[in-house]
Amino acid sequence: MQIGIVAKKIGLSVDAIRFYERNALLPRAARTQGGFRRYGESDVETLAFIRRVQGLGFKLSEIRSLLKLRGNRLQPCAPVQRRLQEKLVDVRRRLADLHKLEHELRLALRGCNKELRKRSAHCPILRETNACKPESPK
Amino acid sequence: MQIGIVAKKIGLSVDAIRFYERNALLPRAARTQGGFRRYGESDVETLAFIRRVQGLGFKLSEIRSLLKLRGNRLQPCAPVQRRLQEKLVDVRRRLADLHKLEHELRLALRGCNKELRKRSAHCPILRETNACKPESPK
DNA sequence: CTTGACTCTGGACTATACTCCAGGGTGTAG
DNA sequence: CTACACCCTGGAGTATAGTCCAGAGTCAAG
Repeated sequence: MQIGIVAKKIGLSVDAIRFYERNALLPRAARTQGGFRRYGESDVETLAFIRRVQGLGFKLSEIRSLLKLRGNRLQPCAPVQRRLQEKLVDVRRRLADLHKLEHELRLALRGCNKELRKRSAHCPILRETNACKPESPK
Repeated sequence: MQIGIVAKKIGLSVDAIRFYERNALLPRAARTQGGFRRYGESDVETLAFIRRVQGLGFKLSEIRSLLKLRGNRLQPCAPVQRRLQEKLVDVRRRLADLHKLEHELRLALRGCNKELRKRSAHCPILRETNACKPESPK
């Protein structure tokens, strides 16, 4: 298979695949006489794996390390599990942050609504006074 | 006030303040004979405003546009409200994405736990079969 | 006048995950 | 043999929000 076929098959761009090779996510592909990359099923599987764990929120540097585990004959589950757990913790932290942000935004909007009902021109967000401010610096 | 004092006052780096000036978030500061920036209270307020809305999830390009509204004599609330609402929509979308991700991660972990209970060496994530895959490409 | 802390400018660098490009070569159908 | 689609490499560019640097100048105290 040449690169364009593989790209279509797994829904990546040709450039992305070459990028993965340059960045050691894929081994250097075999070449034809003329220098064209040739791929087999195992490459397609590796690319599918990359997409899968990328969908789980892993970045390429992390995926590189997962790929090493995958290369082992006895693909041990424990280190993968550890990474998944860390990722989950990370995702939950981000969720908490976003929830807090959502709360702040709702508070800010409430401030605006009040002003609008008063037909006031003073937007509480724009005002110099510390409207809608979550933390107060001394 | 010179830049270091202001920086300390609002908890930004000197470099960040200069960066804001270069990028039109702050007006070009007045200078001493020797070229040192001089700041007044209104600059401090502007910087506090920047921090405030940055805390609400706005990026600098958006903050630039908010600062223009703030420059108006009649600081109209409606456009600010619109921006807050858009931001809220955006945050909620990101929350939904993260929730989905959290779910996927929990599923993947469950798969690992099963394997571990079986004392199996085959990690379902590492396996070529499409374990834990959310969408199936044709 | 010297010292030390502070500041100036312009530009390079960081991380992330690619995309886009020019200028050239390859593969294959007809 | 000629098209034409496809591929190659190396390098630059994208967005974000700054940080860090060298080399030089300034300010205030003593």
